[in-house]
Amino acid sequence: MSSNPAIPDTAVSRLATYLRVLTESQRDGRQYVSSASIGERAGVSPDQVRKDLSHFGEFGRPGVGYDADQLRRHLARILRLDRVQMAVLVGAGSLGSALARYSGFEPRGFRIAAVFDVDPERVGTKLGEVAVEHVDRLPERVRALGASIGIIAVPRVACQRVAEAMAAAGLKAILNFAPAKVEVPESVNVRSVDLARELERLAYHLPG
Amino acid sequence: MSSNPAIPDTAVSRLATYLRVLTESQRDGRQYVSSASIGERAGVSPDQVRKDLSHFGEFGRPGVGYDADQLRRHLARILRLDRVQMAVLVGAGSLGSALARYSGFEPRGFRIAAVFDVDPERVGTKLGEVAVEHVDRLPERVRALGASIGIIAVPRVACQRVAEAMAAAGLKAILNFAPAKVEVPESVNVRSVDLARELERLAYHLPG
DNA sequence: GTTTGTGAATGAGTTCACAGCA
DNA sequence: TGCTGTGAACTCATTCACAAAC
Repeated sequence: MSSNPAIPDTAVSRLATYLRVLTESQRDGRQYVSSASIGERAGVSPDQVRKDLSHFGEFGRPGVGYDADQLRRHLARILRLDRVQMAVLVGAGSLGSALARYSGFEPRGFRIAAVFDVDPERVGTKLGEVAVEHVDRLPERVRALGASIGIIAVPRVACQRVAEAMAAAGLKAILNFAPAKVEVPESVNVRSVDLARELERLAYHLPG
Repeated sequence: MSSNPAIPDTAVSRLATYLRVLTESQRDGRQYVSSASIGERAGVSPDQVRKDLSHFGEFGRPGVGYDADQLRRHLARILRLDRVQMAVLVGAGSLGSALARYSGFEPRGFRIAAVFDVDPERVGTKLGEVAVEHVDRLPERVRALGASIGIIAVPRVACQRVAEAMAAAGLKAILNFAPAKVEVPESVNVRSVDLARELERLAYHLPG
């Protein structure tokens, strides 16, 4: 995991929210925004907004606020969202297919440019724009597309193998939807999303 | 949000992991397990395991460890996972359809027992076992099924409306996949999963 | 007067370390 | 000796509060 200084991960996550909020503010015709107005729309305190931004520099002017357009561009560059990031997905089952067709990634700057599976039944079928390819082609396709993000949507037992293939193919970030830890070289950053886990957290708070 | 004393949410989340780990240990024929062995499989420190469990009682015996079967049952009851939890899903688009068909919920104790949409094109179609119904039927179906969990898989603009309908129908927990905050009465517990957000966090750490 | 940037105080969660029971 | 349960120490993020800039 190639981390910069000591920026809380939670702070990075909020920056993405600010980025979206700034776009809204600009649509509303605002040229300057304050930490209070950003915070209100983002659902965090003004202090938190200023503290988060202060990790990366001094972007505001006391008594005035932040230039919305300038700050938006700063944040986009910080978050590497100033260009479309190419992602590849392995696993064309129900979840994988849905992720490949999910319309929520593109407006946020991510494109799932290739989908892979081992099942010959699935290879060759189309998911929206992209055709499912055999996973053997992963390395060459990653190179050709200049992709840096891999998404794992295979069953639990296969996820470690896929993660290793992704790391070997040169991907630097992995989003894993299988409910298991995966081990990869330090230089690769992994996040796991366990959908059932979220339900488990909710269940704990249920009454009765 | 009906929270008990002061149990960290992160601790609750880990308990679910311990529950899975205990099942594995039992399959391996182990009758007693130590905090060290649980921790190793779960990827957390033995101290953390003991601290987490200590929030809910004293389950172990010094010098011996924990009775795997007994602890598993304790955890299942604590997490309300000692019975199948019924969930309903609103939004039969690409993501919603996938969640309805996703095979990862059932083994963890959750069943998506009904799916709803407003689109007449979708109402009546089948997703795996369940037929898509019109969202107007939500209240009566929630009552009939005894469901307590709602899953939101509709576009951003519709999520607040759906959340309110879920709260009105008596659901006590909501898992929201739309990338927006939803406001509901205090008695309803909400968690949001923003899939693009996870990619944004990864993008920040990308080299270059 | 308004709003930023930041050191200091607070708070929450994790790790440490050890007393006590098997 | 082995392992649990837990107060104490520590770490890290958030909140506070204020001096400096506009």
